[in-house]
Amino acid sequence: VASRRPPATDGRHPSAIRRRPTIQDLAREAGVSPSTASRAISGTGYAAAAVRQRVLDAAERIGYVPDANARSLRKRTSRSVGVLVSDLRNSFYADLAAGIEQELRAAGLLTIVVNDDGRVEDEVEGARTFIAMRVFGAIVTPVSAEAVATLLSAGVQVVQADRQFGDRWCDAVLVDNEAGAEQATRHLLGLGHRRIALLIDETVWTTGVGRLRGYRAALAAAGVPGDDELVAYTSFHAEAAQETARLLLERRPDVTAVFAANNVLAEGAFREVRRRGLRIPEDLSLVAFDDVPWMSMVSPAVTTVAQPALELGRTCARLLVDRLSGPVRPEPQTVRLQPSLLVRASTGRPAEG
Amino acid sequence: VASRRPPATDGRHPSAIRRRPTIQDLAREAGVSPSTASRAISGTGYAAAAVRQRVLDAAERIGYVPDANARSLRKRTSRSVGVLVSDLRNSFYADLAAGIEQELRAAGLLTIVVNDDGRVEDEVEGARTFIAMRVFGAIVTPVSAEAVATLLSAGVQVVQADRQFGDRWCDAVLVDNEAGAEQATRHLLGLGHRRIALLIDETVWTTGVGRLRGYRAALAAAGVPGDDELVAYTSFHAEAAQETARLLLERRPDVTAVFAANNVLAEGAFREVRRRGLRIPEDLSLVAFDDVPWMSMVSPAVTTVAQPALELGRTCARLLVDRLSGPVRPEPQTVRLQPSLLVRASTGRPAEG
DNA sequence: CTGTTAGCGCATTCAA
DNA sequence: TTGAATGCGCTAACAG
Repeated sequence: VASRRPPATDGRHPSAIRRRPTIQDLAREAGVSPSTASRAISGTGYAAAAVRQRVLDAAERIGYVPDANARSLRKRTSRSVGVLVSDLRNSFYADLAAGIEQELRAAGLLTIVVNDDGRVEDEVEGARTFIAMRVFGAIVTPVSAEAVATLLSAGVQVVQADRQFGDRWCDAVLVDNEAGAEQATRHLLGLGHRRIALLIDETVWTTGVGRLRGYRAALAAAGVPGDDELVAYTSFHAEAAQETARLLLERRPDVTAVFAANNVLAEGAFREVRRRGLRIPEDLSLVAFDDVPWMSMVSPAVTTVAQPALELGRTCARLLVDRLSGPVRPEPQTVRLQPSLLVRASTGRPAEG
Repeated sequence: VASRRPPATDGRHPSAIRRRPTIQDLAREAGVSPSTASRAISGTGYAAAAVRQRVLDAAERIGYVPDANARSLRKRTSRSVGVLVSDLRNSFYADLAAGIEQELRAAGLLTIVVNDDGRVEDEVEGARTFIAMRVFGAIVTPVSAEAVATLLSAGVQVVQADRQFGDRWCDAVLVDNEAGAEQATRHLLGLGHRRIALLIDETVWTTGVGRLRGYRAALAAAGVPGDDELVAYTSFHAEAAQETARLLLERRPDVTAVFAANNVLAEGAFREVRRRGLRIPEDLSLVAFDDVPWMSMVSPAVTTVAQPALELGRTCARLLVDRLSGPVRPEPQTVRLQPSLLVRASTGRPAEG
């Protein structure tokens, strides 16, 4: 396709190729002192317009690029932000990361991403690495309290995303899980459903706690007695969720609606419903939490509680930047974003009454 | 949920909280010289077992974490790798990034991710940033030749992922697009299709070139005359693709199969087919390139050319690590991964003959 | 407005 | 096997 000059590269270690120009080289080339060159390049401090231009030209000429490591060392803070997420391949986290990166880049910051796959050790290891990097701050979808605590005790500003450990440890941007789940459940109740199952994977994080609570609150408000057998616990895998859904539907064929507490569980539930040949929503209504692409591609499209994942990420980044560059704002703040119920075709009136 | 000790934080800038312990502090605490402390911590050079243990204990005690910036400055190379991708929200790139991060982390390297949204300026800007960071290397899904050339001329080792600019500039890990497209088209031909449309967004990158070529090669091999009107050019957006598909199907109602050259275009095509109320595959067969979650959730599930995105990322990282840590290997190498056709339910025999 | 000096935290000579 | 000295590349005081 393209075939321009094949740039110099000989397979040896980069640093062996040619010593990169330093600010000394730049100063010599421009005929000024290193500090003047520094001021001209960084834009801080005085520098005569003519001199500045001369330095900029010289930089262009010799290909000078300031060493970010040296700069960080000297200024005792870097332009990097550590981002610790649970699963980049899950579109919720991918969107979150994209939102963070977008906002950070706009603020001139770099995103260092670590995927912990939900493992506590990897999360803590990531936190340590961020500390070593002297990051500007960190944004974490916490798996445990440990990583966050480690970062905080090392003096790193942290923003917790989506989930929260501790109460007022640091800034946090969450989704109002309770309101979302309550809304979804209420929607089903409004359609006439009474035996609504909840498929959920955890109830220890703020996410699971909130969603379970919202589900229960809606039932209680409607005067529908809670039935513990309808709360099916599973693990964070589509296969496991499918199996759990299978057992649930076998055990309780009277269930008329299933509320899956996240996109992965919804996938399992959807597959199981398909496998059994049940019609949606005639035989069974399905509601999910978290809108991902497949939900609007299938037919009937899946009714779901959409989370503003991209905006969540953006907000985290903005909070971090504000806190670190703005005036002192000691109080950690918790921002709660509202999810919205997208009513699509997977929910309808139950067959009998 | 959790409620452990609220770590020390008062909203001021991290560095203001407490000076982080340096290797000097560590040395003092352990009762050795800084150089001995350094050797004990980094594990390079001599250090008596007892002394080393004493230093390690002291480090633990005072919470010493070596400064990665200082280390990079001194060693003139960092432990960070720059990763430049086009769209983190697209699951192909998300998987690619996840694969890269996974393998890099296993090698003790950090992933710095920049999302360029397919914009050349942002890509070049990202490349510059990587150079400033003195990255260990860079992995790029190139949008233009410029960013890659910039990196290479700064002496940064580059691995091009998915697409390639230049011929032997640097290592590259690609998917055999031609073989994949050829296979998909052959599959349709084998079912009896003769008027097969190709929905494609670009034919300037190696991806588009390969897919178009594979499509044509299969037709030629089957003795089916090429029909330029059946190649519908669109842009990289589901909406645009849907509109293009609409025009195509209106103009050429005789088309019996559509081959969408990537997952975004497939989404547009699928939506249009649904909108028109066409039955798949009875009225129209659909094949995609690149397997993403929705394709196996819809019914009929979409036949597609699956790309090993995660493995692609892993391979890029491995290549980079090998080149930078292994012995001299001057020849840039191009690895070509094989995609595989997943025959699902969206392809069948055409209605008439 | 510019140059000189010093030191960020670390790894690496070289001597002991 | 350890310690003292040096400098990676940069910016912030300070003096001119």
